[in-house]
Amino acid sequence: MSEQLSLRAERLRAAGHKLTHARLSVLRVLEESGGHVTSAEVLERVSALDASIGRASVFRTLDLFTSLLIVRPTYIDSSVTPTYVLMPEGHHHHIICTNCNRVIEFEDCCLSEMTAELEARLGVKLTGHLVEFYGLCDRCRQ
Amino acid sequence: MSEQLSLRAERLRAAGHKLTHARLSVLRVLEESGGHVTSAEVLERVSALDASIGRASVFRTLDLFTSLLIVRPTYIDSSVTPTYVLMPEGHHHHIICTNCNRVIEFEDCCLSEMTAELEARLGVKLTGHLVEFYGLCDRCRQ
DNA sequence: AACTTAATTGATACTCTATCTCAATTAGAA
DNA sequence: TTCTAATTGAGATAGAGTATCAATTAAGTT
Ligand SMILES: [Zn+2]
Ligand SMILES: [Zn+2]
Ligand SMILES: [Zn+2]
Ligand SMILES: [Zn+2]
Repeated sequence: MSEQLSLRAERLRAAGHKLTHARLSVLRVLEESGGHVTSAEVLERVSALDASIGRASVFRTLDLFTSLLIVRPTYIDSSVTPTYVLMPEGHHHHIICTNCNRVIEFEDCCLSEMTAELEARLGVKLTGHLVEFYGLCDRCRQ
Repeated sequence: MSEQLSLRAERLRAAGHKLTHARLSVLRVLEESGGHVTSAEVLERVSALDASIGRASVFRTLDLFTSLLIVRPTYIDSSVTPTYVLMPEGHHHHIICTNCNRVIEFEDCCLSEMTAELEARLGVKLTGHLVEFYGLCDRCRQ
């Protein structure tokens, strides 16, 4: 396979998982869709890429990616289906407008001190985080 | 009704919603179950309290509480159903172990500065937040 | 390049959560 | 008490995600 492998694919392999066609397709879809996608959207786009990939594999892959923190499911717009958020370097931060469900991402991270403090105090090993703020976006604020 | 009303019930009323029997029952179940409950658990416990309350009302109430930030759905242990987390004063912080799905809560909040900064920079009005750390708990770290 | 094997896959039937509909009820104001 | 819009419960329906299992495949070994 001469295909260029993304960093995340390497992480998959490093964690002892096979780089299968189904998994690489899901990864590609996630990386090409900008960061916030529902499972229905992933299903649809994977199917468009290769209709022979089964739904079960897509869900299995999303579960696997979740456990590896490549992706994190979150509930935007309180629907049934989670929205999968890419976690670029293990962390992600956004604001969800409680009125229109718009998602505003931001990069600033002020949690490295707190990460170290929690690891020391609780004996845990932290590898990522998600910060969600809720409120009204500039438009909905009137 | 001579029943003592919780602070959250007052918030419900203040937001212009009726304090119905179904809503107060869901609220009671949430407050009595310590903070992390799935919709199935809420359904079951509400039903135990009063079997005449319909499933649809429970889901409608969970949606309403979500939009009011009384509760926030999150994705613990990759099951189908979200886990509803109580947001005591608009914010909540926890660590999810990616190995055993244990949830460790903590109170420390270092986000008030960032809240003010985001409001100023982006023109938003923030009313709450959820901080989720991922990693290995002390037991799973070996 | 062929061999080996455990991991992974896809089809499909199935489970079960959540939504929809609508007539009946109810909270809360007057 | 009367009034009315908000809310409810039942039951039917939709649709997301899972279980099963024989067939396939990634990737290490020879
Ligand atoms: Zn908005
Ligand atoms: Zn961060
Ligand atoms: Zn653990
Ligand atoms: Zn906080």
